[in-house]
Amino acid sequence: MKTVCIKEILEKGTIGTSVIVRGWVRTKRGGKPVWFIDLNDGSTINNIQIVADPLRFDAELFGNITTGACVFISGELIASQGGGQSVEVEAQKIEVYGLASSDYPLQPKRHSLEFLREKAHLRPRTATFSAILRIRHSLSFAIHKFYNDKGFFYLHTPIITGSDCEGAGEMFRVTTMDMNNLPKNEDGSINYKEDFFGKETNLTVSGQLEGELGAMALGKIYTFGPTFRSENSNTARHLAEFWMIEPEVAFFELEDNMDLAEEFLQYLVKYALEHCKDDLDFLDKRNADEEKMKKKEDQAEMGLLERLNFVISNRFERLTYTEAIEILKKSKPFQKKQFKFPVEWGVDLQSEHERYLVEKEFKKPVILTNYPTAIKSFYMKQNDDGTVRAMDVLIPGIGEIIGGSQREDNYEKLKNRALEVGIDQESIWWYLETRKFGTAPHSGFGLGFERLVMFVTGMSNIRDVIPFPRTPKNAEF
RNA sequence: GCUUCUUUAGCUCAGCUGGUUAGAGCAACUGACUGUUAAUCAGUAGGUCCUUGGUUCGAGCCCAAGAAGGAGCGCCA
Repeated sequence: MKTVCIKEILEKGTIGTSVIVRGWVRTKRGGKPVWFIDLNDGSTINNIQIVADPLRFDAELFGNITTGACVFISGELIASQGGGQSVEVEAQKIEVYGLASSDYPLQPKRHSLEFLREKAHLRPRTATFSAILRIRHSLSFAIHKFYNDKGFFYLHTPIITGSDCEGAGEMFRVTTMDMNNLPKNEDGSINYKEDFFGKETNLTVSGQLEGELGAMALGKIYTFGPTFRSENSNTARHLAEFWMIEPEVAFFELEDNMDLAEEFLQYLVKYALEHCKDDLDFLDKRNADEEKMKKKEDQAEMGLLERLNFVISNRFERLTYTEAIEILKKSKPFQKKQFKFPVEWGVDLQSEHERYLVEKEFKKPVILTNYPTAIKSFYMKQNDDGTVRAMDVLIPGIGEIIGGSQREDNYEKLKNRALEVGIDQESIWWYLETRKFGTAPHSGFGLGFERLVMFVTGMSNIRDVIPFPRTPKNAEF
């Protein structure tokens, strides 16, 4: 008798055969004539119902098995007499791996997400979080599959980086120095030559610069790894430690980059719809229940599944920054002075503006391109009109999910731009050299993995789509 | 970092204008009942009212400081 997971038994178990199941008790109920246990082993959102004849077991056993306990059960797979399921396991043997004491925090009822965040060690045992984690896995796998099938190479860019000029924000220092006794230079500054790497080092905020080096050799690469930003960002869509996918492609112009981003997102959503049906059905219902609790005007127009299907069957709207500004200036909220922040060419778009474009004007994902040079990173390819070949992909409910650009491939232009924004040339000599030795047009982007998971699962707080979130003042677990 | 809200039983939340012994549902426990589906019914037990300080005859409630959490904003993916 082979141990198989509950998913397999529910999907293709044969009635009348012997089975072994092991898992954690979700609920139990029953009495003298019959006992019921709902068991889950994480392989699927669905529980398997265990039926036990009390005459065959010690009564104390059933009393001890409470929500959260882990048990081994062997028995026969039978057709269910009850209504909620087609098959169930008639127990012949029940063994307890571990009981759950009465202070087990997860009850067979709905808990708040805030509460579960404080129980991050146990929340994967809930239906919602196990569903999210399975979807998260599927999306990770789909990312590798998408790029592998397209002939991209997975490049491992460094986690520890010596360049502090990646321009993407505050960094976490990496050091082995004794913080209570820092080696000093004569002028009183810290002597990093004494540190492990002999220089200042930090955790990466982006693998892009190294990714470009890979693309200039392998042609098509992508990275998929952890990324660290020490900004004091307290929002539902920022983490200090998150995962990012960064494709980088030689000979890609901005238009190719947009095509790739759109195809990529649609592929991932399609993959989840095909491979995570049970979990998405559950989250769709959950989402609908949440929406019902909201005020009428705050309710989303589409349900989760509806939204996902919409995104895979409609082209993304593409427009330039300049066109976006024009649309915003003609918009009702602008006319009625409802925007908090100014709208004029040259200023960065605020979330309220992006949200208007995505959720009100177009009601679908939007790709914005060609932003003013001044508000974008030094490495983006310069146009002749004071803009750079940048692109941001905005999606409903989340905002910016992808940021990317065609890269500046002209050595002089890149060097001058870096100089203008005050980047230390010496620390990126290797990056600049790619433009000296066989430079080529190339493009790439970064996709925030957790923001993708948010979009696919319909969760509204990024802390609920990563197993152990790292945010300001929170590194428990 | 800024704005704002919240913190009362294991969980979700009531608690009136400051007034005697702080409540409910669920969970736990005891029992009854039942092929049940977050089972049902009856009962029992369960409290540092976030912390510290203050005002008051009297503070869960008012004031101050702090802590933790949520929402919104900024920075971004």
